[in-house]
Amino acid sequence: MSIQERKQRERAERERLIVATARELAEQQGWDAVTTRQLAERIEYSQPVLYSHFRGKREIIGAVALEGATEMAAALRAAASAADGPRARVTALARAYLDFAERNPAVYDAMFELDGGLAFANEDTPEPLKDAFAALLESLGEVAGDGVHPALFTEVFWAALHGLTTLTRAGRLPPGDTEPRVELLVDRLAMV
Amino acid sequence: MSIQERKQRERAERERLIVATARELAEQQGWDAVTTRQLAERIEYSQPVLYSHFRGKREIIGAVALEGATEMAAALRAAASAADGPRARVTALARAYLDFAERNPAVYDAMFELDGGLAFANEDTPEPLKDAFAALLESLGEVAGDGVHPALFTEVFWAALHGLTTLTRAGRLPPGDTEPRVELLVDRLAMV
DNA sequence: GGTTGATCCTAGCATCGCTAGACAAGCGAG
DNA sequence: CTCGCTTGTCTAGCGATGCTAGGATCAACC
Repeated sequence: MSIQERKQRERAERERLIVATARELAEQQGWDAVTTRQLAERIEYSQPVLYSHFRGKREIIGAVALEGATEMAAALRAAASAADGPRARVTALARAYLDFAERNPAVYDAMFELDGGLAFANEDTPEPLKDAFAALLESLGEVAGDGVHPALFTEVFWAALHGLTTLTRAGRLPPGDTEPRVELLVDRLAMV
Repeated sequence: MSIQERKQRERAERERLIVATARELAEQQGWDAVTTRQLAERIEYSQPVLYSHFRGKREIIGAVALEGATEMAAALRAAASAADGPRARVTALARAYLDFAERNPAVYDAMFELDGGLAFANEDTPEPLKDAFAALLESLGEVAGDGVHPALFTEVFWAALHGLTTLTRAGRLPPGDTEPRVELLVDRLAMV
């Protein structure tokens, strides 16, 4: 048994290496640079090894997305719990979201821009993704206002943050005015 | 001179054909299916002809984006001018935006998701793009509220619409709840 | 100690965006 | 009218992509 266990351990370790390397490479040079050949060379294995762990590049992106979702959920909860009162909590949450996206653009892409083969918004959605949404809901639900469903409110607020993130990063919005945008968003949307 | 003029006319006509075909193919089968080979075959010319009109695939996407921007600006203005009062105007604008994106997903991608090699948010930005933003600004500026810069307000509102569009279409948000989302957005953001 | 099975790599396929160089068609000059 | 030249188009091919088939290698087991 012990030998098989060791092999399984090594296999799991290599899988982590693949995901970590893909993420690192994507953050350094963008997802376009994450080719199977480049990735294989970095982990010092041949290409087919990748396919013994993942069905293809899509699944590797998906794995990075799940890792990112876990981190994002933690970052959002940390920011929210450090703030006092609903209003400050929402502001901190929004800032943390935008900050995460800016600091981890490749991971953000894997989560929300690229096709990682993951299910969203249904019962098959992986736990980390649902949890990230839950992290948003926890702080946003309390400021949804009377008669507004917390989930609906969260969706709209999230969409606004996502829009700001992607438009800014794609150069569609002038950079730098993040703070007043966040203030406007929180001022208007949150029923403090 | 007449011969050269005829040639120029034919050349311009073929360029329109390329853009129209690319757009059609993208709407039918997605941008992934718009390969230079496929596109060349549809216009009944060889691949290199494409490169005598455009520097590459990016520029073709950019051309579709510009065409789309012109149409979107017109659609937004038409919807806005058919509504009575600022509040109704903003609602109509938002619906028109989401509707345009839903009905022309490939064009919307060309404008805001893909790299069409276009400049955004600076002085080099092509006129159609600036005009589409202006169309938003015209209706949104009047409901920005006191002390809020109209451009800033427009950016945030637009980002929200963009977020709703992309998240919904990428399957990140459950489809179908569009109407209540729009109502919430307008209710909260617009200072009627 | 030889057999078997898992593991990994070399080599290759089809397709992608893009381009060089050959070829033909139509123009102006003699 | 004919010849050379420009202009326009096509065939063929390059390097790179995601992915896979099939052979080699190495370690575990009877």
